[in-house]
Amino acid sequence: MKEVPHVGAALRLRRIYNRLVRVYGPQNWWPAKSAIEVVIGAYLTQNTSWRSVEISLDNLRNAGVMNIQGLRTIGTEDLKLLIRPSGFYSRKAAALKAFITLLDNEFSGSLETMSEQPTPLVRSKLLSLPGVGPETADAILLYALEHPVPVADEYLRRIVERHDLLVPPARGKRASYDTLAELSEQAFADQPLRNRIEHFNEFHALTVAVGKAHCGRTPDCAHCPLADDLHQSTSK
DNA sequence: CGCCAGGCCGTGT
DNA sequence: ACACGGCATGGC
Repeated sequence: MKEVPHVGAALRLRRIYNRLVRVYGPQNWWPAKSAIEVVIGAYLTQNTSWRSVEISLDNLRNAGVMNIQGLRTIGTEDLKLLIRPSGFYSRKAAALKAFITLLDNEFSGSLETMSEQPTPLVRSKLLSLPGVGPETADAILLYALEHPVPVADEYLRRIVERHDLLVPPARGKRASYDTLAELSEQAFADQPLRNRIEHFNEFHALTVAVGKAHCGRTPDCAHCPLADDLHQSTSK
């Protein structure tokens, strides 16, 4: 346990979560019908609005490649065309093909087999892939493989920084991903592992929901349902 | 027209 | 260890 946030930070973050639950209610993430669809969505939504991702997901469904075998056999150039609407298509197409290669080589081409392996092993394998950073790896672990890991994102970073949940030496700098993850872990450390999956699921969905709810980037936002401090903490 | 989006990576200090 | 620019399209 290193880089410990100052005392009480985890509890304060937990209270923010409780408030978000009350205000926004269940988010029912991840919006996907299968584990591989979650994986694909996790890649496509990198720095991309979910609206744009859905267009690509429709393309993949219509082309019959919204499954492991489909991704295995489709050519990279064809894949690029299908996912073009969600941007960065060249990198994302190559990245998705690399994921299937890893799945085939290390996990018998099965997401279920992958999910049965220890979290640290799967996480390190995912992070070794091109186009997979900590957030994408954790999103896959949590939402596709149902491992109890938190997912940190830019919205959580803003909340944590602006509510001063970091130790003094870290203030002024950007919170690292690992620090955010550690803080999230501590916020739910009182919960049994089984429940943590659901809480981490909801937590990340809610931080995104707050970001989306920031009413079109206008400074005033009179109709925002949240108190001003939390509201402002998520706006860019 | 400009900014933003459910990041990641290579490069430069 | 950070900060910064590129990646690319679609919505608003």
